[in-house]
Amino acid sequence: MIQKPKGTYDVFGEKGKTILYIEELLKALMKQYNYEYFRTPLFEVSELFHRGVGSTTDIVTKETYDFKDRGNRDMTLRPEGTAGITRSFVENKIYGNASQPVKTWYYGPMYRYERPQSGRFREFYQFGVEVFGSDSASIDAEVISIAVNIYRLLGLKGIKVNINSLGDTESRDNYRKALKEYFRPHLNTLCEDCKQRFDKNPLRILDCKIDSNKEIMKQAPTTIDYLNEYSKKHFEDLQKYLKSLNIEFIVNPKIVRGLDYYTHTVFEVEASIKDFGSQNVLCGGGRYNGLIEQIGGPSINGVGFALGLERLLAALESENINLIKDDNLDIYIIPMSENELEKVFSLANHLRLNGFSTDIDYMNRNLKSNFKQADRLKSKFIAIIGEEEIKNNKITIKNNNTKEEYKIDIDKIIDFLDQNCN
RNA sequence: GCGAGUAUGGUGAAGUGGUUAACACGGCGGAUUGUGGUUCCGUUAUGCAAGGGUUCGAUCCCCUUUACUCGCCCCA
Repeated sequence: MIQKPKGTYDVFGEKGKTILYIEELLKALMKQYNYEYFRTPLFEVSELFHRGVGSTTDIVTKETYDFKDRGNRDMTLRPEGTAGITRSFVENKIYGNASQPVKTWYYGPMYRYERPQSGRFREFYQFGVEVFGSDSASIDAEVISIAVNIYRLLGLKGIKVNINSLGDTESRDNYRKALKEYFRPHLNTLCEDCKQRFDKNPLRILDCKIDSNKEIMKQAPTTIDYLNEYSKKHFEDLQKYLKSLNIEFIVNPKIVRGLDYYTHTVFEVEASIKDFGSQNVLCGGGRYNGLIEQIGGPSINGVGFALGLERLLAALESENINLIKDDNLDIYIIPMSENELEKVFSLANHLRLNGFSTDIDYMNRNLKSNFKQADRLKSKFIAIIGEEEIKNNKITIKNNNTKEEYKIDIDKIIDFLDQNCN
């Protein structure tokens, strides 16, 4: 039997309905925030994702799906959304001909060659927003509020917003140096992984699960200690704006995010679900002043976040939130025998084109089984067409709630359903 | 890349070194051949992941492989 590739999943049934619901909610919300839809290719030239991004470069190269196309060009399936949008922003010179800031959103599959585990797949879906061209902390707050409101609208409780500021490039560099100086004499007391991180990505030591309770971690300098005047003001503004939106947040100096293009604001939204482990982080993002330049564009700022669909679904499930409200069928039509199937078939087509969700028996079932089937489909109405109905051009139609049964002219069925369906 | 666990029909699963591998759900048919959701009956193409080994005999014990699940790493 051919199986799906490792780390992928099929969507159907209840899960499909839930996903469609979420997607529609996201779309509507983005309209309300006046964000513009962006779609970029699933694959890009490898250089876009493998460009020099400092100490984490080797990780970026390791976990992508890379391939050569038939023209021997190096291509990579996108592992995240920001790079593609930024590339498009630069390539289309959107900074030149649109009103600023440019507020965008995207949604689609991403690919990372990782070992799958709970809530982690090789093909996974992300929704995200990116805003270009404003340095105002109000935009940072807006972006965070979008994330929070998505979770609120879906009914998730116990959402925790962690924010931090890395400061501008100068602040960040100073901090990184100070952190290394701080840990250097204590390297031996840290776990093996942290010794690696010390060279590769020292900020990540703060995240370590093993060493987190050690005294040395509690005493470690924080990014906030190293903010310069401008950075400090920016961070204070952010907090002011978040308060004005009634968003509760925690200033958590351990939030540093993985990549080193982040500046100023970084944040993560966390679910507080027991036994959820590392899946508890539902989304994350921040400000990336400098990324656009890195990709070859002008000196323009950006801020954004991305959320993973799979973790969102897992969180909804663990909080027992059911988003599927009404997926009832309007009408199920039963032909008494194959002789009436043609009439039933064309009638169903007519009803569907008039906006009624309609289904019929394709299996030549007997009457009893057809009623069972109508029940399974939760049909509001059940209609029967047999010899007698054809002769009189009538249809027998039964309201499945009241159990009342009517015989009406086939030509009048639309009117009937209009009056009785809602 | 490292580590742990699991593998039985359409589904959820029980089980044993020895002739027909429980039980439940679902599906289909039937119990007054144009009215169901309850009940009852029947039925559901030899199905124990694959390969090898131990044994008189393996779904069960051992090895290998594969797949899945869960950790670690990483998480853009």
